[in-house]
Amino acid sequence: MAPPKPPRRVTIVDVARHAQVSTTAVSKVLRNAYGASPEMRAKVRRAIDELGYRPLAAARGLRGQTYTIGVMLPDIRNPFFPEILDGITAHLEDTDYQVLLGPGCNGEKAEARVTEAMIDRGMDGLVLVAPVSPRAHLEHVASLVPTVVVGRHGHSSVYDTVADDDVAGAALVVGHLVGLGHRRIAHIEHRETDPIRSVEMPNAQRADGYRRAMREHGLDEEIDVVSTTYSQPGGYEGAKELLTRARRPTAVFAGADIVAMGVLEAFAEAGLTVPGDLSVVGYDNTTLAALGPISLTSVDQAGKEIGRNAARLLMERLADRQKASVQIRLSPTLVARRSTGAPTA
Amino acid sequence: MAPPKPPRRVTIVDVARHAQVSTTAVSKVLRNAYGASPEMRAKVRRAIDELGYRPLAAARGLRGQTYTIGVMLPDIRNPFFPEILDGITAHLEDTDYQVLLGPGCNGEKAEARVTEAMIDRGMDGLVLVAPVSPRAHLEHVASLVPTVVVGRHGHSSVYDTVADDDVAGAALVVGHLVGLGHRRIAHIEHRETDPIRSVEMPNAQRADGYRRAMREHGLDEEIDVVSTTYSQPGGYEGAKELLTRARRPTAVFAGADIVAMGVLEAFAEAGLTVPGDLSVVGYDNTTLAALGPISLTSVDQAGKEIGRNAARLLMERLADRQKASVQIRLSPTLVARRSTGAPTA
DNA sequence: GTGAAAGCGCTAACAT
DNA sequence: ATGTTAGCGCTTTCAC
Repeated sequence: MAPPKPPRRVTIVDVARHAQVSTTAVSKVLRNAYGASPEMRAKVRRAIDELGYRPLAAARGLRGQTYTIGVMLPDIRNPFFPEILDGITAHLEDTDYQVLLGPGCNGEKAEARVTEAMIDRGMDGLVLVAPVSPRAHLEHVASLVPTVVVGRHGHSSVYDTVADDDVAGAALVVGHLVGLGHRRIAHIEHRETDPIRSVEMPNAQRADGYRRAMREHGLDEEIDVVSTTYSQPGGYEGAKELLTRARRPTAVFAGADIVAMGVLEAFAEAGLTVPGDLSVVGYDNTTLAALGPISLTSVDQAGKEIGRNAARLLMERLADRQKASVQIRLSPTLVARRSTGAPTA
Repeated sequence: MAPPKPPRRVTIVDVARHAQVSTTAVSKVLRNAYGASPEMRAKVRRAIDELGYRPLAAARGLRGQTYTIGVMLPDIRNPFFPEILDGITAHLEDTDYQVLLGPGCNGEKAEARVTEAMIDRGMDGLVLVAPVSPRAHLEHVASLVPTVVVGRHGHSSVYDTVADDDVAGAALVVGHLVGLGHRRIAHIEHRETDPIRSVEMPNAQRADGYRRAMREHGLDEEIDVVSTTYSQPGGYEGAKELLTRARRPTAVFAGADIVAMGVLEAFAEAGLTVPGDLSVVGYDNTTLAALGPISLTSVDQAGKEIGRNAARLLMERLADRQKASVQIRLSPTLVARRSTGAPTA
């Protein structure tokens, strides 16, 4: 039975009184700021421990920092994003900073709401993962609070970026399939209408990388792209369409693992075996791909590394807001599993 | 090129000046509080729009509320939790409240850190999903800020709870399998050592429900429980052990979908077909279960409904902190798919 | 190196 | 119905 009225919180004043020093002194110790002798620090630290004091972030934020980093994920369901998050929290673990996430948001409106909410709550910095908002909005956000944009290409002078080389990833896929003997390799992409996004978004880069790689392998004639969405139904629908082709592809490069799930379902329904009749490749190397019954060949983006870099860049910008913006591009790797093999036809 | 120095934020004082009223008046309009005439409201609203004013949550929190609800999820990777989150955000969508999540945390220490961080940031209320912390900690948290505990049984007078009836869920599974003709039904549970948790946690309730249901069907002799963990390797390991039994079970009830993934892998490795040789059932009806190549029979907890109820209870408690605590228990349903069938033996 | 005092943006209590 | 005033808990001048 806890008391119905919550006991008044311990404040910096309580600590100062208990340690027989000024609140200024306590504040300095809290922030490891200059101007407190070792004895002073020790005295204050002891008082803090004895009283169980924890500073109120909201109050700190009114004058200084809140020591809070906001992370916006587009879709909490995509098993790739937790990797990035792990990288971020790992880097921030030993700092005073705390990570808070926005609820999964899809669409510009939801993104705007979440970024605004984070700014209004005094977050010291933001990490935006694969945002779909127009650049103008991203730059506006970044002008108000230090921001790192993850998983979206395209440079800006106001925010840092960390992205994986999606063109290289697509090339890995095509190279792998060509190496197995495939020529008729189709791709299922996420439809992109916005002209800016069709350059900056990972899905667009993957489709572009696919086309380029096909050409480099002299397979210009075999290029076959179906536009749906990065979702299971999107994959299902795309696969259905590919099965109606006169010259059916022998391999399908799905733009994301979840797309590959729909592809596998469509193939199973049609009585086709994988990789016997067709090979299938995904992207992101999510936990889905690793599941025994699925065992999907996929491209690994090293999400943890992406997250670590994002957190590092954010800390650097927090330390110096005038520094030039940085773009980091990481290289993906291919993880071959049982969904790919030599073509039979 | 945004200005290097972020422009000073619009404050309530700016709005008051622009609307030619007092800051109090603006504050009242913001909070829909009593004591502002319709004309006043209109005037203030216009000024707010014209200046693009948004209140700073941190500053509001210093005196009143922050309009922020913190949600703690144990594991962002578990595809069941996003459902709950959706339910929460859906209920809060049309209110002034904003949801922020803690980073996925496992273990008491991580949970304590996240709950403390949320309290320190002035969150108005918390939703704790399947916390593993001792009750004392939960009650301590709840004594400081209105709290709803989700997915954990056991009542408390200081916090509300919303949980699914896991005993009933286990009974659904056993009933389904018995109906198909199975008798040798084994269960893979998540090992629980803590005495409190072995009563309050869903995994413990599922194991208990399994035992009770088996007895009710007169299958006392067939009760067979393997203790591992709710994870893919846990399922794999558990399945391996079950395959060594002299009298091999004809059906396996995995305590969670992710466990079933490991089970399916182990069976595939052993050259056994599902449901030809063995039937498999999961729990949570996650997106995994619905995947075509998996098609796992599972128990659906109606996570969205759980989330909605949690948000509702939190709002009610925010409105009246003295009200008696409420316990809500929802009923699960069984979703039959292709991983279960009649036994062959 | 230390502390007194002002003030961040907002709300609550109290006038009027 | 409206405005005046005093803080919330902390950081930041700026004295000493």
